[in-house]
Amino acid sequence: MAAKGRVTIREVAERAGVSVATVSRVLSGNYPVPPATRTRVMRAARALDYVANAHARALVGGGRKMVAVVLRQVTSPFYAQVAEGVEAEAAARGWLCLVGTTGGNPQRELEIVQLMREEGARLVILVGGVVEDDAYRERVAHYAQALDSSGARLVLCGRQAPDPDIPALVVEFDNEAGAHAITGHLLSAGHRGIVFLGGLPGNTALDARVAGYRAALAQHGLPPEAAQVVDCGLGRTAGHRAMAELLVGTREFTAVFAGDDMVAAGALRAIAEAGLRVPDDISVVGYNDIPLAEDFNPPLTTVRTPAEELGRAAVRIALHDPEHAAGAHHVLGTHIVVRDSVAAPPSGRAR
Amino acid sequence: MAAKGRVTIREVAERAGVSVATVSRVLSGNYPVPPATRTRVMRAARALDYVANAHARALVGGGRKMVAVVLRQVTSPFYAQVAEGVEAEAAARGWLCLVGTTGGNPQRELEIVQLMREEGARLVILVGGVVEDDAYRERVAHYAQALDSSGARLVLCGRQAPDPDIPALVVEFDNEAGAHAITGHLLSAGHRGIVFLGGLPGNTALDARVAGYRAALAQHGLPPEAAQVVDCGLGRTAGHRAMAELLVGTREFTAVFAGDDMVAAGALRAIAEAGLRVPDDISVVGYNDIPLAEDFNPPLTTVRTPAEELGRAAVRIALHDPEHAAGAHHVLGTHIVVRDSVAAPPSGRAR
DNA sequence: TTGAAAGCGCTAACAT
DNA sequence: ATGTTAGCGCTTTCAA
Repeated sequence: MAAKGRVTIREVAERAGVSVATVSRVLSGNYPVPPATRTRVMRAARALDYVANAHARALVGGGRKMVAVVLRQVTSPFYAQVAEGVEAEAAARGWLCLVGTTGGNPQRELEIVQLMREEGARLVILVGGVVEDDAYRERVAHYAQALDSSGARLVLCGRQAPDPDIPALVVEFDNEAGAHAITGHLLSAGHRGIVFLGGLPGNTALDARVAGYRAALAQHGLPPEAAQVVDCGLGRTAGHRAMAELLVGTREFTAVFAGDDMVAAGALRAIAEAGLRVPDDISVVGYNDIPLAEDFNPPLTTVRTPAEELGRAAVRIALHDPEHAAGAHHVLGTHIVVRDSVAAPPSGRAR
Repeated sequence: MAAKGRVTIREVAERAGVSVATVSRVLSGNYPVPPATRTRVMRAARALDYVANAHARALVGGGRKMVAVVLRQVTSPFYAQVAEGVEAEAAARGWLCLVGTTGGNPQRELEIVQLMREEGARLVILVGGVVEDDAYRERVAHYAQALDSSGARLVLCGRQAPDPDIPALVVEFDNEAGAHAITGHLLSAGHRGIVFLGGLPGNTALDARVAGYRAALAQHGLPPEAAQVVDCGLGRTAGHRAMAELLVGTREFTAVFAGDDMVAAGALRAIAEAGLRVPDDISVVGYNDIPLAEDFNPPLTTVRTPAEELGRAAVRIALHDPEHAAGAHHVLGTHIVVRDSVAAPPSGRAR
């Protein structure tokens, strides 16, 4: 058996009675080797339980197939799905997947991108919306340029490139269209007082949803003042608290459009706690269609954003046509999933 | 600016007018270097936007700090939390985190472990219960031995070591105790007809829960036939379907103990669809206490298994005391979280 | 204080 | 058909 430490190609060569070159050749399989020696080598490798040293391989071969996903957290159902899509697509091509979480900390994001560069990731996928300020723009420009100059590629998933000239691939959903559609759904059901719960000024994804919401309101002939945006941010807890607060006063609304399904979950609970029913008393819609949205009580009407597909698309596009991928902008479609959380406003309250 | 490809230490050395050795020294910072040269080198590195090549570094330095998590999927809230715990604890120590998903496929698991070995992961964490057959036992024994012989470490999270002599660290919850406790909670509320929804014979985690459930029943003086185990496996969908089927016949139960919270989610929906109310008509409890369990309608009474802590503990213990970690077995405590999904059985139905 | 040089494990010419 | 050898980028003796 091997001494301490990993078995190297040399030990395999010795045991098989051949040179390291021969071992390398049969292992990589891209070179004609007589079956006889081939078997000898394989047998030796197996006996020693040899595993190649990926570092040495990468060093000489110019890096290995590895993609890095960096996201705020993996416990958000939406992000988790994106990560799963990335991992699945990568794995299907024999690529490895490194993950890093930032907790929303820009400094940490920078460190992680740096780390991924050191590791030689050929694809760095940044997932999730962010507040887009000058610091952000500068950071992303730097990532893109640095990655690009070393032959790697930056992919922005669900966030925009600060500048179209930046060598980054952008893959995202049309948040504005999705928000517009679902607001329209609420409007069609007769609602006029619709509050948007979960704004986060500066966050590109949320801002776009708010824009879609306002546009839909306007298109239905409502005045700008009809828009009621509560900037409570995302998350179950935020949704719960904000909804609870909304419920104490005189209600100026009959429906709520939650910024995402987690906010909707919190809002639903606050409504139930207030002794009100959905959709009889208040209609609620969400965004993203996380798997559990179907099991909410009542099942949630929401906008389906195929998150796993977003992740898959990110790596597929980036890997398929690397040249074209730089600077490209892909928008994935979304659609409404109608379930049971929307009804006509309670009679007497429709305005 | 750099030519095509990554900037190397040599280019930095040239620009700074020193040797590569000097650059290496200031970069690693573990060697006295005069401030003057130090600054020169730093400036050059910065100007070139140099990032070290982790492969070269690992090659000479004998591997790098990397932990690998392999799990069935990341979109399960429970697994996602474990993964987050692992990543967080690893990151806090400056370690990298590689993830791989198996989709429950043993063959794939084997490939991934192999890959992680090639990458030189110093910790391979296998997460989640599995059906424990002979093939599994053999596989794990091989992983452990192989990893151990190359100085790496195997951690089993939420699954048992097939043999106590195997050099693997086991970190898991006491499933039997948790199940016993929550079954007791149902029993105390007056329920006698309790069905366990989500058995998966051969799966160690589920089997333990079923055992705890049976033990609690027995302890309350109920005959063995009182146990009603539905082996529908895990998942929202399975829970929904199985519950729906259960609801068509004459009900022999007043409460359901779902194998995990996702099963509970599906069951809750099936109950609502049948026009029944929880907990008035049927009480429901889950397992794991995923974040969304609090937002279920009604909020779910369940067993809290601190998943993120499980992940953190796995790396903490493995890294803290490597010697002792081999063959160690850590059991993390769980406790019941009482919310609103349990009530006394409807009068006239309590037996 | 700094440089030269020897590898780390592997692959890919280049020889034989 | 197979062996020899020159690096890949870096760290680390060993010299100077």
